[in-house]
Order: sequence, then structure tokens, then C-alpha cells
Amino acid sequence: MKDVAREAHVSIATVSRAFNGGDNITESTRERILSIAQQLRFVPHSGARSLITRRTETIGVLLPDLFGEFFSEIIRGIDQAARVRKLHLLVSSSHGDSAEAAAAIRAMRGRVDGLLIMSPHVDAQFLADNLPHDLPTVLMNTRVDGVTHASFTVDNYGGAFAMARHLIGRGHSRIALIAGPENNFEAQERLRGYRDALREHLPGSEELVLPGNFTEESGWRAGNQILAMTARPTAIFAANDMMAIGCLFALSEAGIKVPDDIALAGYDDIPIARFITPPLTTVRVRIAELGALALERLALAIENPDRVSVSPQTLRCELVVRNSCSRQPPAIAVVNPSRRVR
Amino acid sequence: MKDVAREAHVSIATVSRAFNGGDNITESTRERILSIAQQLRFVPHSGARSLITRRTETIGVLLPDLFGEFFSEIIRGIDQAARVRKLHLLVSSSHGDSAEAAAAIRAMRGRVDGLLIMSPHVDAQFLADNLPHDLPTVLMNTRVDGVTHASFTVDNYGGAFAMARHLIGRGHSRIALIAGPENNFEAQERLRGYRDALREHLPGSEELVLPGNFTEESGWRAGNQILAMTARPTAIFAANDMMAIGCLFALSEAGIKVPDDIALAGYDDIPIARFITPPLTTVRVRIAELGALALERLALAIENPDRVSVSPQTLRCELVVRNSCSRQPPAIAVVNPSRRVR
DNA sequence: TTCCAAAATGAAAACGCTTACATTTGGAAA
DNA sequence: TTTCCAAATGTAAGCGTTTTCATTTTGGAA
Repeated sequence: MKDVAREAHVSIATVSRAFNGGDNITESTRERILSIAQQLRFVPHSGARSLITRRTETIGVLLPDLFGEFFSEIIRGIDQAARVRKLHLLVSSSHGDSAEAAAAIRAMRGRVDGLLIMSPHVDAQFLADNLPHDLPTVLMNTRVDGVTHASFTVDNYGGAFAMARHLIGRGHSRIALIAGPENNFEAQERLRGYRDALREHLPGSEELVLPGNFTEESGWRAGNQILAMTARPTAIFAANDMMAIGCLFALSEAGIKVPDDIALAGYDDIPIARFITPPLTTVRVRIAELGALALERLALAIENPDRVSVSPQTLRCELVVRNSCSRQPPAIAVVNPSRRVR
Repeated sequence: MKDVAREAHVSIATVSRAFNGGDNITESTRERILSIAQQLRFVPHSGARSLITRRTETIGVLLPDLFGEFFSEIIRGIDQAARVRKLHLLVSSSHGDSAEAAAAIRAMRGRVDGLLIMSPHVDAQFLADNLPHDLPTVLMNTRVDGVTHASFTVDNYGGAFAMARHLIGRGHSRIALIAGPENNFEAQERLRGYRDALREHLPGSEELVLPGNFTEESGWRAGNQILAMTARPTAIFAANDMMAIGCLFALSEAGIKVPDDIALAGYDDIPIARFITPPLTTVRVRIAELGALALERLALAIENPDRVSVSPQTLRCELVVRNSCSRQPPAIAVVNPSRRVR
């Protein structure tokens, strides 16, 4: 900057003004400065700038140990929203435990204007202990006990409830659930939805909950457990699609046909769900939208620190009925032209 | 920091030393300072620190408009490698054109110690014009004309060659290629591999190249084109898996069986490839590894600015033979226990 | 008790910007 | 011509650290 100032015969203050718009500066000198800057390949040092402006134009994104489409979708949503607001993204993913998450939050001090957090390892106490109180934060799909921070949550309860009710409506009366990890908030909500739907719409029926951990393999194990049962369920509701797929393999290996012999449903509507045979009935979660909304809300909170609301918001899920639950002939799969890879 | 210094009856210099290890400071005062800092919830401001140390411990990651598994895999690989080196990731994706990419690079000045770039809009000229010459940079899957920067590339040529040869080896003599976008470097390499394999292992045979753009839909269109042919090929090689899937739909709709009536192969080995029916023969690209290696190399270049090599490196691809090309009875799909979702 | 090297600590400059405040400039009004 | 005012520009402080260099303290040996 000094070099540019010298070359243009002005002070560094004027150079600064040339770069930051408005602040009374003659158009001709601005142009001169800008052209000299370009010539000298000068680009303002954003780090130094943010030191004094106390703005980094950057959002910290904390994600857990995430694989596959879920990860890319949420980042895509966040990125999309961040782009329109000209915000940068400092991502820190794969947090195995709360200590790692705490370290990540610490490391973000001075680098970000706000935080987007999704973590199964986070609770109210953790936030109280580790979050700088003046750092705007929005939680995504994270358990919030007290309402201390803004949050977005997918309606896992409602989606699971709707799916269970759907299965009941199709005439199933023995419906098994392959559950997610016990300590996982989302898994708990899905389990709760299943339970309540059964209690409400199939009173007196028996709950059939098999353990799982959201992995394909655990779905496969659960499938085998089901195969070993004397009185098999007529429908299986896996708490996520990957487990449904694992279960489907177990069933296929045993020669059990889906949906003819047993109905199968999943949760998430990951892209694979459309492509397996039979296409999987599932619950669609609008992941990218979740990310985008959360970022949008965070940006608002940053711009308007006094006017922040912490009310939790919930995103509806959508039942996607395909053929893994019906005995109708498989419809022709719809090719979705907007879906791109690479 | 001043507060901590006052509270501990030391100077800020000592507080700094307490946080930065070693630099002769009594263990007892360090502990005192650290405990006071914790009490006061003081965390060093990384922005200010990096202003003077000229290190941000952050890597800028420039990615194009990326969807799906490819995106998440490459980020996962980068993140994994960054984590062990305690580096942060500033990601900037969805660059529609080179102007956007240039802006992103500019915005990263002062925020990052190095750059990881993957972009179809980048060429030697662009890099010369927009890259600060002192910013270590590693290119990923990006065309490099002159060898000016370190780069990692997937061996698209070799993989496509191997696949075409494999099909020829299976006895196919009319092999169609569904190509990727014409201006896409990777697509060009795959096309080249197909051509050379035919020329070498099936001399005198006719090339059969159908246009595509890596989308499922374009694969579907190509499938229909093939259906309309009087002399149909006996094998179809799609330049990526999504197009193979689109093509598969087109064939299924027409009642053409894969692999009995026609063989089908893809490229990338996205997770879906294992789950469709029939499981797709394809070429595995180790995307996460690409990201991890690139980051590792960049980290080395940052630590060792004098000792940088710019030699391009290539990652071998691996043929994955499943049932979409063979007439053998489908093998039982292997459940991969290590694959996790969420 | 004195002295001295080594260890610990402090003072202050520097990193590259922005911005409040002071100063200069160039016309228009008197 | 002088006066005055707004616009343009300059000066310098400050953002929160690290680090060099100077200074003080410490703990033995003389």
C-alpha cells in the first residue's frame, strides 16, 4: 500500500479510500490509484483490514464427522447463501468429540464473524463454556435444551411419524424400526416419531426396535436379525437410507423380495435412494436448504447484533413414496435433468 | 491480552510467551498466566497474530461448481490431511467463470498461506495474471500447459484406456463412448484414452462417440441415440457414472437388458455405482486421496519455500469390474463396513 | 557478602490496514 | 482581490499480536 501511495504521490489514507469506495475522493485520483495498484499487483491484505474493522467477512462452519451426500449438500447450501452475501467460509469438519470441537471454536477466534455449528457433541453446557458470548451463532440439527441460540432443525420427529403412519395406512401392522445411534439427537427424534405414530394410529401394537448406527453395515445386521425372527414384521423402517440399503442387501441375500415379501423404507432421500432396485420409499430432507437458511439467519444476526432472535426453527420433511413399499408395478424412473455431478 | 497481563502482573510480552511455548519463561508463571487467561476466557486473536507472523495456518481451497459425492470426497481428503497438520480450510466453491475465480483468489490475500486450486476455468495465463507469485499453489485436475505449478492429476487417460481395453478383451468390437463436455480437460483425456485403446487393440474399428456433458440427462439422451441406431454397439462406455446411469434408464425403458443385450461401463466409481442394478463396471478414482496428496504437497511447499518442486504428479485409476459388463450371474454385493453416511 | 552469567521479564516497534481529526485546496461569493 | 466553505487529502493513532533488544532478577561460586 505504501508503494502504491508513493507511486501515486498520495498518502496511504487516500489509497485506502480509493479501495473502499465513497469516502470523498476525486474520481480521477481514484482511477489513477487503482490503475497503479493493478500495475503493481497490489491487493489489500484482508487480514490487516479485518484487524481494525473487526469484520472478517468470514463464517466459521463446524461440522461433525460427515460423509457422503449429506456433507456436500449442507456445504453447498451454505456456500450458495454465503456467496450472495459475499461471505467466506472457514470450514472445520470431522469433529470426533467435543474437545476437538472446542479447539476448533477456539482456533476460529479472530478469523470469523459468526459460527454455524452442527455437532452431536454439543449441548447447552458446551456452548456456554466454549462459545465467546459475543460471537453470533446458529445451530443446525443440534440438540438445544434451553433456547440460548438460534437454531434450525429438520423435523425428524414429524418425518418419522409421517412415514410410520404411511406404512400403517398401507395396512402394515408389524412395523420394525432400525434405529440410529442412541446418543444421536436426530436418531432419537426419528425413534420418537415412530413410537408416537404407532401409539396413536396402531394402538396396542408391539414396538419392534432394532439397534443401528446409521451405517450400511448396521442395516445389514439388522436385516439379518429380522430374517431370524419367527414372526417377521411386514414392513421395515430404517432410520436412514444407508441402513435401508444395508438391510435390503441382507434381504436379497436371503431371497426375500422387496416390496413383495416385505416393505422397506428409509430416511434422508440420498440420491442413491432413487437408483437402487426397488427405488426406496423414504423421507426427503432438504439439506442444502437447511444450510442456506442457517447461513442467512446468521448473516442477519451479524448485521444486526441488537435485533437477534433465538427462536428455534424447524424444517418440514417430505414423504417420498417409491416402490420399496408398494406392490404396484414399478413406475418408470424419472430422470431429473437438473441433477448434476461434477 | 492486556487484561490477562494486568491480572497476572506481567507484561503482554510474557503473556504472549506463555501461549507460544518454549521461549524461556518460568513454568510457574506460565501456569498462572494460562489459568488467568482461562478464567478471563481469553483466546488469542489469530488474525492479529498472523499479521505479524505472516502465517495464517490456513489453506485456501478453490473449487468449481461441484455437486454430489465428488465434492464431498475431495473436501474430505483435503480436510483429513489438513487436520493432521493443524491447518484450516477456507473454501470457495461454485466458480462459474474465471472472473469469479480471480475474485476469489484476490479475496484470499492475507487470509491463506497457500492455495489449492481445481478449476476448469484456469489456464497458464490465468494463473500468471492472478496468482500472487509468492503464494504456494497446488493444482488439482487442472490443465497445465507449461509446468509452472505443482499439480496432481487423475490418470483419466490411463483409466479410460484400461476400460476400453477391458471391453475389447471381453470380445466387444463395437464400443460406443458417451463423452464429457468438450472443453473439459478430464473429459478430453478420457476420450483420448478410449481412442488410443481402440486404435491400438482394435485396429480398423470405428469410433462411436456420442456427445454428453457429465449429467445424468445427457447420458439418457445418448442412450436413446444408441437405441435409434441400426447397428447398435455391443458395449457402451460412459465417460462418467452419472451418464452411465442415465443411459441405463434409457435402455431399461426400451426393454434392453444390461448386460445381456448390451454392456455398460462408467467412470468415477461414485458410491451409487455399487447399488444400481446391475452394479456398474467402472473406473475408480481415488478422489479423497487426490485431495489429501495435494494438501500434503502444498503444506510441504509452505514449510519449505526454497525447496519446491513443480513436477506434475498423476494418480492411477483402478478398474472396478462389476456386473454391468459381464454375462456371469450377479455376484452377491459386498457390504463395505467402513463406508459411513452421517 | 559480592559478583556474574544465565534466565526471566519488560519496553517498544512492527505487521498492513482504517479512520478521526487536522490541514490544504480550489472555487464561489462578497 | 479577499474571504469562506466544502471537498479532498494528509497525519497519526490504533487494531492485537510477536519479537528484538534492553533490563531486571535469580542462584550459585568466589
